[in-house]
Amino acid sequence: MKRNRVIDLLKSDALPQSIKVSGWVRSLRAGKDVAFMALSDGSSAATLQVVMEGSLPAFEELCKTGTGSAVTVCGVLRESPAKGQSVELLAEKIEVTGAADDSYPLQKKRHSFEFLRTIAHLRPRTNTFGAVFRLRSSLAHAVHRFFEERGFLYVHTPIITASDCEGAGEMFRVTTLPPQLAAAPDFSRDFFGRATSLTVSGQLEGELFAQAFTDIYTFGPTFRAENSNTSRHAAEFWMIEPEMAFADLMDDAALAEEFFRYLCHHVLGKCAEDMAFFDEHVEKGLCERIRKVADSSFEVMEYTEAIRHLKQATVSFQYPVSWGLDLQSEHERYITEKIVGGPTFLVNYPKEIKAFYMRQNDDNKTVAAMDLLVPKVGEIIGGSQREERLDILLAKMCACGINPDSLQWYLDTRRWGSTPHAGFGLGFERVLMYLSGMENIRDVIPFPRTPGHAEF
RNA sequence: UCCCCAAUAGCUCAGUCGGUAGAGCGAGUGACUGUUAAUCACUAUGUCCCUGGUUCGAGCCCGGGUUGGGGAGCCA
Repeated sequence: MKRNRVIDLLKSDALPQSIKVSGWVRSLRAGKDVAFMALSDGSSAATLQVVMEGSLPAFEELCKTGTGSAVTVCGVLRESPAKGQSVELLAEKIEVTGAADDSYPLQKKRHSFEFLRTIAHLRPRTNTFGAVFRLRSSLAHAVHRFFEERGFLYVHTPIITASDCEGAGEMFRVTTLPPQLAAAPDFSRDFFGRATSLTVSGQLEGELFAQAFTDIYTFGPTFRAENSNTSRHAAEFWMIEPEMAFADLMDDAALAEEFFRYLCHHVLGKCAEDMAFFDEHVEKGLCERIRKVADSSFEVMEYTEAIRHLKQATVSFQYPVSWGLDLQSEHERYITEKIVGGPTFLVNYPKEIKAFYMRQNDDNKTVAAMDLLVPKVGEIIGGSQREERLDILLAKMCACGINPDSLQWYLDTRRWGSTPHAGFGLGFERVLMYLSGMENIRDVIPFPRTPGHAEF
């Protein structure tokens, strides 16, 4: 007999019917002549109630089936006579395919996220992490659908890179040289004949493809060797980076806004059950918050205007506010949470505090950069219009101490058929945090990599 | 990397004045029940993070370390 999924059984309307289902025991309530088993196969946040009557073969033995055991149940799916569920499965035969004894770490009670991180191999079997990883999967599909619907080309940019000037952070070295050579390595003898690292961004390669396919995006793993110990940083995370030719900063912001709101609509519509769970157990009012973002247009604020707001603020900041200084987390939070009260694009930053590839504005003081700030998470998108003028780009690289020879392939796109173009990077996990209410990035990644942690 | 806080039963925590450790939940056993993280009764469980010191005596005080959490920086 074909195995059924719990989520389909719970929606079934052809009752009664004989079926087979497999999953893991979440809880078991045993009495003398009847017992109830809550069964999950991960397809849904809801469990299927399996009814065991005293006449079931090996009834007393089966009543001792521990939480976490894997079982296959054959029986009759029927309407439930009791409250709490509309359908239930009257068991005729139960096979315990993998028993779990009382040392199973997940108990029939609430556990802290900190504890569950120490058993990351088992936590997907909990309600919260079931919801998190169903949401993650569905959201990843939504990302691809959004771009596919708009004609964007999906490009797989390299994970191993020889660019030492991507500028986004410290990099992990990739080498096959013996460890004892690591102190003073001769990279000409290394696997690639040069020093290589794991990518910190697919942007530069993405730009190359945008100069051929016009609208492209990447969606893949990204690595930063920063010793960051915060709830918002991981050494390995997934990033989405669209790039558009013949586009300026406002086109970029428009795409970012449409994209972000699309994802909000997606989870409210397609992940309603899990979102309801988050709303009830993780963050009260979550769905209402997401709904507001999905239906509202985002504020756009000049950096210069933000500085003016911050200088007029009645609260006192720990870090100084002055035109030309970068904004600190406390400043960004104040803008998005107090001044605007919603997602906010900050645009046109002083050129000194931004990357070399960002397009210089006509005022000669600012560059066409944008950050999307959202309440709770802070910076969730960083993007810019790119400098497409070869002479200006060369001058800026030299000013930043970057050797143009190492990026000839990048400069070639400005040499022949250059276009105004723009793009942004969005941290996939940060969107997940924003949409689920989960407050630690380690709790939205299956097996997170952070300083000192690469187990599992 | 910096600042702050914490570490005691499987989990979450309490532990008074420095005098050899407790609760709830979970687990086990039994009873009972169309039950909903069932209910009731009983039972068991400790490297008090490690290390050095002070003391007659340290879970508690002091030094060093480890791990975890929160915040900052870096950024997505």
